[in-house]
Amino acid sequence: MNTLAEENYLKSIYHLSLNAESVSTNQMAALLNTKASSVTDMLKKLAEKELINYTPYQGVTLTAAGEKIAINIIRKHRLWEFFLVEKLNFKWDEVHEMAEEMEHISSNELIDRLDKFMGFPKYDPHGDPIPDCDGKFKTHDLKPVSAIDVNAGGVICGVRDHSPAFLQYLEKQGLTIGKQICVTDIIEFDRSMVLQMENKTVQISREVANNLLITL
Amino acid sequence: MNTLAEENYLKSIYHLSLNAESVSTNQMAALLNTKASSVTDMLKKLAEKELINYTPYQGVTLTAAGEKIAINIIRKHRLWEFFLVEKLNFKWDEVHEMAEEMEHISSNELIDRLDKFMGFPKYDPHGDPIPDCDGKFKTHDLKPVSAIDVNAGGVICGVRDHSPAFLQYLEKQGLTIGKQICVTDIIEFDRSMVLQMENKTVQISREVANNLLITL
DNA sequence: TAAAAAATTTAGACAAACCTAAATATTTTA
DNA sequence: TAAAATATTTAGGTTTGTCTAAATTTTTTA
Ligand SMILES: [Mn+2]
Ligand SMILES: [Mn+2]
Ligand SMILES: [Mn+2]
Ligand SMILES: [Mn+2]
Repeated sequence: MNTLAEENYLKSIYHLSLNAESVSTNQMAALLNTKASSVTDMLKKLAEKELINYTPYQGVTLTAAGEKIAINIIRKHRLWEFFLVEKLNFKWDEVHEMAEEMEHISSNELIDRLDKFMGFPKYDPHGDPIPDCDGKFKTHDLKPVSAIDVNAGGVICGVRDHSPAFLQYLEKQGLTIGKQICVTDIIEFDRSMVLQMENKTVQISREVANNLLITL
Repeated sequence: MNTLAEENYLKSIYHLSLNAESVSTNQMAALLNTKASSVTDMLKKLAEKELINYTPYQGVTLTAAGEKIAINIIRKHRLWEFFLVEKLNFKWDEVHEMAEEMEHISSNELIDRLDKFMGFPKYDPHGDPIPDCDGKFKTHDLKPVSAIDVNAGGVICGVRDHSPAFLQYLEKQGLTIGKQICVTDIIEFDRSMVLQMENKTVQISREVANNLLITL
């Protein structure tokens, strides 16, 4: 249907579109670890297939058809991540690369049955929502810990950075999905934050606080 | 590590080697649905990598390194087929194409955990042996039903033809893996065979009998 | 055992997805 | 608002894996 490269480009456009109106060639090149000229080539191809809206020099957006494909790939990615963690006991920092391959397994029947097998999970191991078979999903309203005040708190429901290093760090601190936290202090010097958890206190840098998401 | 095409060529050489000393260019072209000239190109590349022994015009065999890769791909293929049937409730005629894609998921750690998750199955849904993580497996000693005499019998343990059409036919006749059969008659006219099963009798053509494997 | 047939390889192309270097367009800055 | 800086596209290649057509080798046949 679509090539592996096409699927990866569509997925990248989708992810980058969440933070901006339209997506630039250089943004894509950075995310896809490729060169801007290669991106331009692919954009022409995807525009030809009417999967993106592309005006030279003006960036791109997904068409409805392109978005549908992108969301389906993300659905597969997140369901496989869930499978790897829940059924095969991988840790949340170990599954992304495997899912990058598995998301391209083409059968939708397969992914729908996998979804059912796992009980139709709503969120992946990193707290990201899993689209249903019609592409529908809702994100809970998340804020970075860095955006809340002393004495406020909430439940950890996601991360902005998905790198193994960051996830391993959070794991070690016990800052995992579902944990309740409360900000008890903000250090003036470097704005690092002191968090009260159920049975311990941890101090995290501003950088970490920016990448840790909670619901109020 | 190796490309998808390289993996598919190695796997094909392995399968074709089971029925002959060495494998010819045309045999591979037929199995891989490609042209003999394309095969020659790839054989040069695989020989360069020392995964096959190749003398122009003389056919090929796998080196130890090539065989190891081939068996690992077959292990993945059969474990995924087992998963699809046992966990996702697909039928035995539905899983081959999906497994053709899934066998190329690279992680060995993933496949080893999948193996464990399923309880280290020894045979796939078609009765083919699943190599363990060291590549070891044993085939039981199989004979086509067509090779046995009247009043002899055994247990269905495999198929020679893996096409959906054949598998669906067997399913409909109740001729599935594990079933006990006994040959009660051979029709002289076309050498078709009458089989006695636990609670019914079926008649199969010589063609079917040739492709249905049993242990005595 | 020499011609015919079949199998295989070589030669020359092509599409996909990349790349570098150069050209061009847009944005920023002074 | 013109120059400088940045972003993007174009031009021209490369690699992988495929193809057709032609050449060559091996096998079969008469
Ligand atoms: Mn991921
Ligand atoms: Mn995830
Ligand atoms: Mn199969
Ligand atoms: Mn099988």
